[in-house]
Amino acid sequence: MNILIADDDQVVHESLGLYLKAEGFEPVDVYDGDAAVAAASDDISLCVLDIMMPGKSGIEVCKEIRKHSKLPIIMLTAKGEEIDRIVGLELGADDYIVKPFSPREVVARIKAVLRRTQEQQDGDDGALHFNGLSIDLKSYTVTLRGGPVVCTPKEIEILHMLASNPGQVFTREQLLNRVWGYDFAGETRTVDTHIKRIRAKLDNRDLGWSIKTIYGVGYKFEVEQ
Amino acid sequence: MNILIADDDQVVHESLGLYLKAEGFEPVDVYDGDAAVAAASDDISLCVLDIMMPGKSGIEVCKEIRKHSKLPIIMLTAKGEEIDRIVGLELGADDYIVKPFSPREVVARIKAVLRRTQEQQDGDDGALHFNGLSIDLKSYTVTLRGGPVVCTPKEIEILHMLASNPGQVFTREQLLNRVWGYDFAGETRTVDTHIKRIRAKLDNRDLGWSIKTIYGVGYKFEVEQ
DNA sequence: ACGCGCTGTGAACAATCGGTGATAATAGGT
DNA sequence: ACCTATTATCACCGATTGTTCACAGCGCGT
Repeated sequence: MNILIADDDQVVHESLGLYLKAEGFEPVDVYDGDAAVAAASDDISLCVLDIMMPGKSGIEVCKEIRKHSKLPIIMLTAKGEEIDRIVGLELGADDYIVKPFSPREVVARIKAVLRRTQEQQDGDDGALHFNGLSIDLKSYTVTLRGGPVVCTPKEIEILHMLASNPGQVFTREQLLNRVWGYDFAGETRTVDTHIKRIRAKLDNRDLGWSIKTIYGVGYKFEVEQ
Repeated sequence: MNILIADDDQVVHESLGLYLKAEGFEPVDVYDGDAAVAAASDDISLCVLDIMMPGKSGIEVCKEIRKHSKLPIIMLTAKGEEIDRIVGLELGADDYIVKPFSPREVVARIKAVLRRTQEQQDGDDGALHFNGLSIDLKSYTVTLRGGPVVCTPKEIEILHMLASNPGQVFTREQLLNRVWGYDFAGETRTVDTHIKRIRAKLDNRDLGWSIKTIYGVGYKFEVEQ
């Protein structure tokens, strides 16, 4: 996951870079506004923009990016700068951090913003959204890469159960209990078959998620990073 | 969601109150330190504490609350109270805002702090974290230096058992009982093999932890200092 | 009543894991 | 320095677990 750091201060890059790498992010360093705009089109998940920069200011960069993208943006502001405009609709930044900051705080806020923007993508309805996949239990519909996928009720329920807790492993018994009901007296093999059918329908190369088998335990819906 | 505002200045209450209500929060107004301590036990999600207050100071209130709670706290400091700000953060306040502030900024920070603390709670799920290593029994995943490590269930369970009690030595019998179950009738040699496999997968030079063998006793997960 | 699609089951097959024994290496005690 | 008890390592095989398939029962709508 690439994080763009735009600041003319080398010290900022060094301190943030270390923390970001430690947390599994990959910092991309640029030192002026123009480079920031250019780099923002690449495979960047979030921008950290200093306001005071050579070339374009962080505010201009932010506006520029917002013209064509919803890329999450965190602004770095010196104490006393106008903060209202930044977080407000005018600019559309997602958060701001006042200098001087602790790298730790910055990483925490980056995570928070990533999480929040992820949630916003999820929308308000009970539907779940992932890269190229959405699952709506309300209308019992599943779409993959924009197109509908015909799934049977049980398939959707299982998929929704798994996908509503990404990463969490469910045993077959748990799935039977929570999808079928506590009084179901069938074989655990049943779950396998449904998982197989779901997998066959959701052929998802290149998309960042999948249904993983945990040997001896159960299944989980896994999302990369 | 109730936000406690502790300040002796009526103007602060009025300006913050409006913004908070507009954002869906419910302000709870108190005007001195003693009232703040009393109110903090109620159904409050976050505290905004002025430092200069009649009765107890904000710093004392913060101390008081931190004795028994992790309630998120934002301190209000007058310009130039640099020392107070540091003390406040040392006491466990989550953020500080320098007067004069814009209500908008306060609301933004309240949201930021709530998100941050929320996430900290979320990160507090049964997962174990060490330097460069995390073990999550919920998702059956182990990550080393940010990258995933493929481990079998038994390996993860043993590692989790050891790492959840750092420093404590487990005999092979204890591990067999607690990981395999009380009815397991195998050789203790089995444990050795698994430990070997775990060690091979967690090559951890420079990180401050390791699985140590206690000759004639068993194994322990040791963390330096 | 009929056909159709959904669901569950059993069996065959494949993959993976875990335990065991033998052997080498190491630590501890004499 | 030697011997012994303990631990480390390795490779293998068996057994458990997961995958896949075909089929039959069931419910539903026509």
